[in-house]
Amino acid sequence: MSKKEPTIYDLAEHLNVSGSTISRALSNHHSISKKTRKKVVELAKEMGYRKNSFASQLRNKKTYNIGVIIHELNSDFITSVLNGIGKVATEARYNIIIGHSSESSTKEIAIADNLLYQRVDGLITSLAYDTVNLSHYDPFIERGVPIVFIDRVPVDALGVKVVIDNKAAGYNATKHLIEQGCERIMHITADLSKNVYSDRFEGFKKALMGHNMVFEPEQLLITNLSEKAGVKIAQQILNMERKPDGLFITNDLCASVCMYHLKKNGIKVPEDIAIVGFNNDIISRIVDPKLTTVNYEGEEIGKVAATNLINQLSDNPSNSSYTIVLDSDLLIRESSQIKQHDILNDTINKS
Amino acid sequence: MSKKEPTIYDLAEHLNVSGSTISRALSNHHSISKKTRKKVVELAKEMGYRKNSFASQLRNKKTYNIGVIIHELNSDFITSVLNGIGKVATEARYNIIIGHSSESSTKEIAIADNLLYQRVDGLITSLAYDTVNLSHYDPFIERGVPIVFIDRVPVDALGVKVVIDNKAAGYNATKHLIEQGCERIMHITADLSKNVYSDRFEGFKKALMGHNMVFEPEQLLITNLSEKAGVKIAQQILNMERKPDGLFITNDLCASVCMYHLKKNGIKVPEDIAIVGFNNDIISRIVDPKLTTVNYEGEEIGKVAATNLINQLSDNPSNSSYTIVLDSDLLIRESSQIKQHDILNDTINKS
DNA sequence: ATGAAAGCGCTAACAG
DNA sequence: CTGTTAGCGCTTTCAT
Repeated sequence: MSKKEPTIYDLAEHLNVSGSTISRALSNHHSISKKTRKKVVELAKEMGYRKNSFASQLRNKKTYNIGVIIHELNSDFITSVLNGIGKVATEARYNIIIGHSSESSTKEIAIADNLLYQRVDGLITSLAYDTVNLSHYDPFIERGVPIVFIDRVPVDALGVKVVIDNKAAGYNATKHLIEQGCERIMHITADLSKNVYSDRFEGFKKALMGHNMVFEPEQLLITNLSEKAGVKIAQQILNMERKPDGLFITNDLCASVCMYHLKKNGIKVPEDIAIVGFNNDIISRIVDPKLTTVNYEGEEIGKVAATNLINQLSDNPSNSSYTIVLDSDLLIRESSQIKQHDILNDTINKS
Repeated sequence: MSKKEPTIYDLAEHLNVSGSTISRALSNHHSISKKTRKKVVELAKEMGYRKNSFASQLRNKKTYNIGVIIHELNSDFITSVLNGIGKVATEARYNIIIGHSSESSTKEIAIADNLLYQRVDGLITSLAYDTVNLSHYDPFIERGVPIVFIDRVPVDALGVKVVIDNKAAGYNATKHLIEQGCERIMHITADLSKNVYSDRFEGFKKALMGHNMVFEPEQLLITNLSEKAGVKIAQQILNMERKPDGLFITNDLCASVCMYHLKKNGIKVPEDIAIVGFNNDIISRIVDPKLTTVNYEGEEIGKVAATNLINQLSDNPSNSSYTIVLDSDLLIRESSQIKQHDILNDTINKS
């Protein structure tokens, strides 16, 4: 067992050439004859040679590793994002190292620290729910390691950001509810200091204004959008004397749980209360009634982010600061369809 | 930008000592005076020194990286497993590199290849749905890199395996349905060449036999347990002349979708058909009625696997071959409760 | 308690 | 087209 790994010198010895020739042959250097190259590649295969990436990285000061920090793992959206990043990265011969913060700023800092230690060439990150301070990203900037922020991005920091058009999404969701006849819509969302939530709220208000409705503070409810919060929200609504007739909840899981409890207590969805969620998680298609929700292509976000990062890595490390905004769709399903149309599948409203 | 990383020699120069002293001080070597050590540690902090892990790994032939291959990312179970692995690994100063195969054997091979290239010290893996051949793990074995298989494990291969007691889980789920009065239970599951599915099926049959029921081949249905399969299964059942009165579907998502469609077509759950799922994914708690399901602690599996692997790494590379079997619980919920008890929460049946 | 020096495996400038 | 050589940053044996 544990047989020694062959090195370029082992190959060199076998072929009676120098180490550099092997090295060059293996990296397709132009000044190596086809014959030699072929012989080398064949022998390498035969002997099970694998480049020692540590030696290589030590020499090159380049790791071909990209760090990815995400706030959670178990959502379709995140999986898609990772797939998108993975595809682009693999294509460009980069590895990705994934860390998930479980929405904890402390863990996010530990992961960032570790990725710095591992000397990733670049970083793609989405902030944890309670991340306020961004100083754990400073060392990357100091060392010229480019960072691309995705989805949950810092409002103030410099850098490249890839987000969906949350404002448009919020606007469209709300507009849809209004068009279905809702007159008192509640917006249930999370900490407004986060771009994703503040933008959706902006869109919400804009839609109300655009339809000559006034926004009253009681229409806004801030929670952490968890499974538990869904139960609490339902209870709160059940206790209200002036109940809403529409809910725009910015998370499918939370919206689903809330809907479940409203139904259990005799509220009819969508007749009494129409509901719109956010994310197009699988769950939105399985609850009864199916949940109207906002869909956005995680894979696209991942691809755009990775492409951008890798460009910065290879071409010009242009440390300019800009934001890439991607579209999203409103998927209209049963939970908000008060006015009946005949629909076979999801109705899609491009934002 | 891009300031140069300080090395031990930079520190050495500042303190007028040699590189080796710095190295030793930083790794708590016993023959370094407290004073020196303190000075070194302080200076290191001040200068933002970080050990170059590549140089270190090149020297030590040890990466402190553990590879983890899993078949999918977006399930609570997998997230828990990863958390479990992460906790133990971090504790022991190991990093984990996660690759997800998306249930594709081809991708699994590519990931294994890459992890080998990255020279992980050890590997934890769960097989993709269509993985049959295991030769991509041979190079690890040849190089003495220990492997721990978890959950979806090969029946025949050597090595350490961590699984749940699928047979007991299948037995308990089926027994529960029988006790609720079900007389014709269908078992809907996936490829029986996989240990997880064959064991559950074993348990299913054993429960029938134990209650003097005969197993007829029509009671077994093999699908891929996907979202789509759920729809198809429902249709198939609706078309049956002799309908089952109980379903044991070995995946929550699939069971939920199936239940949704049965309900939409007038079947009452659990009165007409009682349903039991598998995994205790969030979805099982949100569908209506809530789904009875089999719960097992992913975190525990992760912890046990990681602990075992790290032991092999540090102590004795005992290449013995054994299987660790963990318990699971049956969480009894509405979807299978025909006989009413008064329950407040989930009823737990320890297996 | 500390230093000198060799070497992990690879790459690239330089020389031919 | 190929070889020689130095060095990436760290660890460790041997010497003091």
